[in-house]
Amino acid sequence: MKSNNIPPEQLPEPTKSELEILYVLWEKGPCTVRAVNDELNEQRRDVNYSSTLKLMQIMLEKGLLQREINGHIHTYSPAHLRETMQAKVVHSMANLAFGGSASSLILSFLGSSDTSPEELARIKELIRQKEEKG
Amino acid sequence: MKSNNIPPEQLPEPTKSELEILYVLWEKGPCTVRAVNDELNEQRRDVNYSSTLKLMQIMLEKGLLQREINGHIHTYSPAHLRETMQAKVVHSMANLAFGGSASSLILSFLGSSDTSPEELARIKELIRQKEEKG
DNA sequence: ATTTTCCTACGAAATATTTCCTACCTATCT
DNA sequence: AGATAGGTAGGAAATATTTCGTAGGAAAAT
Repeated sequence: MKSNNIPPEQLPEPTKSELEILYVLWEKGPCTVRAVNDELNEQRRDVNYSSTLKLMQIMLEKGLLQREINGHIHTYSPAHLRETMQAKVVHSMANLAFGGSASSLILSFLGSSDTSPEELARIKELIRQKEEKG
Repeated sequence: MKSNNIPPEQLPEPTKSELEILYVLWEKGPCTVRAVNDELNEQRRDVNYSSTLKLMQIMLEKGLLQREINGHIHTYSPAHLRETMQAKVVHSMANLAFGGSASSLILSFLGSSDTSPEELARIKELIRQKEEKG
C-alpha cells in the first residue's frame, strides 16, 4: 500500500541530497534508513544516520518515497519510477541551462564529452528503436 | 580584463537561479543587470531588480561572472565558456542521479522522453560526426 | 538647478536545505 | 530484570539560497 499518491507532475523536484538517496533505493531496492545511510557513507561522503533519517522522513512527506512498516522496521522505497524522476530532473536542468530543449542538452553534452565508441553505439541503437516505434 | 581567475575545476557549481542568469548572458552576450532582469521577467518569472543584482554580485565574487565597468555602467558576462559550465552541471547531475555515467543519463533520458524526430535526427548527426573524428 | 530616471551597493529578512541532538521504543543478550 | 544494540521521531540549529527594502550616485530632462 502506498503511503501517498501525489501524481508525478506536481511532485516537488528532489534536491541534491534527496537524489543521492533516491539513487541508492533505485539501485538496491527497498531499504531501511540504516542501509541507505551505510551506502551513502561508502559511496559518497560522511553523513550522520539521523541526517539521512530526517531527509527520508521529509521525502516521505513530500511524496518522493513510500514505506512499509513491519513491526518497528520501516522499509522505504521510491514512490515513483526511476525513469519518471530522472526525466523530471533532466527536463528541469534542460529548462534552466539549455533553453528548454533536452536534446540540446544531449547535443551539447555529446559535443563536449569523451563518450566511448561503445556508448555511442548504444545510444544509436536506442535512437533506432525509438524511430521504429514512432 | 577579467575580474577574477578561478579555474573551472574549483569553480563552485551554479545554483538554479544562477544558471538562469548564466543562460541569459550566454544567449544575449554581455549585459547590464537591468537587461538580464528584464529578460528573466519576460522568459521566466517575476523577479525583482535588486534580487537579480544581488545574485549577480554574488556570482561575480564566486568567479562565475566577470564584469566591465564603464563610468557607472557595469556590464557582466560569463567568466567561463558555456560548454564548460554546461558540462559541469550535467556531470554533477549524472553523478547524483545516474550513477556517474553521463551516457546512462542520455540513454535513460532518450528511453523515457518524447524527443521529436527532428531532435533525434540532430543527435544522430552529431554521433556520426563524433564517430568520424574518433 | 531641480527633478526625474536609471543605475549600483549592501544589509537584512525570508525561505529552503541539511545536519545533528536528544528522547524514546523494541528486541536481544546475559 | 538490566544492559546493550539497533531502530524511529522530531525539534532545533546551522547553512545555503533567494528575495527585497532602502540608500545613494550619476546622467538626462525640464
